[in-house]
Amino acid sequence: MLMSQLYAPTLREVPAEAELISHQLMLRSGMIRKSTAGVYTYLPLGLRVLHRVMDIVREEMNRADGQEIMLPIIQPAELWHETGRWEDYGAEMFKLRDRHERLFCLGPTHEEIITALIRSEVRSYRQLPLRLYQIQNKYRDEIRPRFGVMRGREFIMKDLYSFDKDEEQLQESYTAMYEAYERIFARCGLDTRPVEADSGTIGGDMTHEFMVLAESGEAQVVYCDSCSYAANVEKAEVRLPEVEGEDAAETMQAMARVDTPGVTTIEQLESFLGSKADRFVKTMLYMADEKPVAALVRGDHTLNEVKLQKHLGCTTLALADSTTIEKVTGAPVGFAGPVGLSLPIVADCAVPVVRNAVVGGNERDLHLTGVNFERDYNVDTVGDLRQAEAGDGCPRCSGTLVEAYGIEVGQVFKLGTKYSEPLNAAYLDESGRERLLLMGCYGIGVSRTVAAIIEQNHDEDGICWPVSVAPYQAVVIPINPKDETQRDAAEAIYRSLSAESVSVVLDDRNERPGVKFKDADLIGFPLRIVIGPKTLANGQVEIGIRKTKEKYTVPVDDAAQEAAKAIQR
RNA sequence: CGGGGCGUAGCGCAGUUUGGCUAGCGCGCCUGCCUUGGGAGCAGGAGGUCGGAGGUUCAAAUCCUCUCGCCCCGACCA
Repeated sequence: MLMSQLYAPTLREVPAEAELISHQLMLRSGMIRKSTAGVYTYLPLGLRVLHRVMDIVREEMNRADGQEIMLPIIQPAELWHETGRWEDYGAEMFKLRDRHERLFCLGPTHEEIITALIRSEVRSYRQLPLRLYQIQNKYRDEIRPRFGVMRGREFIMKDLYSFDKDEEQLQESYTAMYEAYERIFARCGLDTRPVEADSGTIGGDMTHEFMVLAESGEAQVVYCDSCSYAANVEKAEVRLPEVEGEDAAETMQAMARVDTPGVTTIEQLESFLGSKADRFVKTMLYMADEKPVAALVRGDHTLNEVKLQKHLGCTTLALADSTTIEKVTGAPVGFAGPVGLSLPIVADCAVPVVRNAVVGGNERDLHLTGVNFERDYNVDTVGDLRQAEAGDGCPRCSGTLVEAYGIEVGQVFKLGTKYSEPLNAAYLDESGRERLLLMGCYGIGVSRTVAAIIEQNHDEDGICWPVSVAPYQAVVIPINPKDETQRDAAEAIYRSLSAESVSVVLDDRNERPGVKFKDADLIGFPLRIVIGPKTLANGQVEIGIRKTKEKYTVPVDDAAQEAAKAIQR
């Protein structure tokens, strides 16, 4: 490819709309352009990278016995009514009507449509296991699309669905996918970490998310500093603390009322009373399936709503509004406490052991001190309700949890019968008995993966593509294309590289060297071959490695061969 | 959906408060000269429904009303 012909409109300045480095670089290097919020056009460079990632995904899916298909984007509403997700997905779905007023949606995911396909085609255990996948556009009307292709409303996803006859076979599928994912992300040059996760609206009992650890990640994860435990904070368990000796030994004080005018937050309370938040008990009022419930966590802890919802076994959970709070506690927001509260109370494990706690007094401007579990208040149930955080004990070993942010690039789910049951997808087993198919689904955000690769592979000058996904592996730059010797040498090297199946761009533009170097760095060609007067005088050309900034010279005649060798490494 | 901000040339912005001549600047783009190891220089040039609609006024980028879009924070989410 000639640079003069390549449609890669690079930008010198950072577009105002882009905040994330990957978004800025994708726009600046001419990979993408925005069409409308959360919807992007891929220009040649962007599309080439997408294809490289897709190629890797395909290879690994095929290797794991996946068979590629293509499911429709437009899906009939009826199917979604059958699983109840027409409502559950709600405003998140792009919905449309045809001329006969029939309702459709643009597929946000494809469990329904594939299960509907399979239920009429798969009849026997002999046809199992079956693993089908596609690489397809998905549509989700995100509340707030942002970060370029990282969170778009139209995005590309690889989704594989597994159909198995029993739990053992499902586990094999799950493991095969898990391992395929590790290979895919490694081949993409990504440092990922699988973490245990909550299954959210997709449902199912076991799931891992594959996280690219990055400052810009939207998901918070914790991982152990000494074993392999890692989990999304929504899911992360907390090792129960041993009853702290000094706390338990402390003598119980008498409960006392303290006037705390206008003190409604933990921070204010800390400075007002001059004591630490770990001596406080926070009382949060929730509406669980429309009924009020109080949840207690220690002052310095954060309540985890996912855990609370599971603990309560409710289907809806939301913080109570201020009117409700005043009605059930008798005090404005900020003064709720467990003492004398007559509604269901659940407490995090760390709460009962707090001696002489400070709690809200259920009266305006009042808190109570010296409050003790059982003597002064009681709870209905105790459980793990709080968010894990850095410094907590690992639930699997004696290590300590560390916090990090991650970009979720993939997720594997065991779905079980969540979709085969409502959609009635069954097969006949060895004994002729009808049984429900066990399903799994396994997604990779392909477009998001491209952005994640940039997040992990860039420097102040631009992108540093791993060779495996680079839009072109090398660029050949003659310093002065008007110099015949340089031009001829450059063209010869360019042709030899092409002949050796190295994807290469020849920067034949009549630009000054600085411009070409800047563009090459920005676009991120892994390898750069510079033909200039300095080295050519000695019959040499320069090979430069984008990522390491390493440079060395080789004889002109060996250039293509040496470059190809460098790309192999 | 709540809060905040922004729409002026391909990109980045000034001008709007206090209405006034032909709407500016930098980068990019085109032509020529010149230059060629890190976004050079000189000269000339093209490019604008000032997001849209309506209104006020002798006069609107500027004031008023409505509307569309985009960005950020929050709630939500793979």
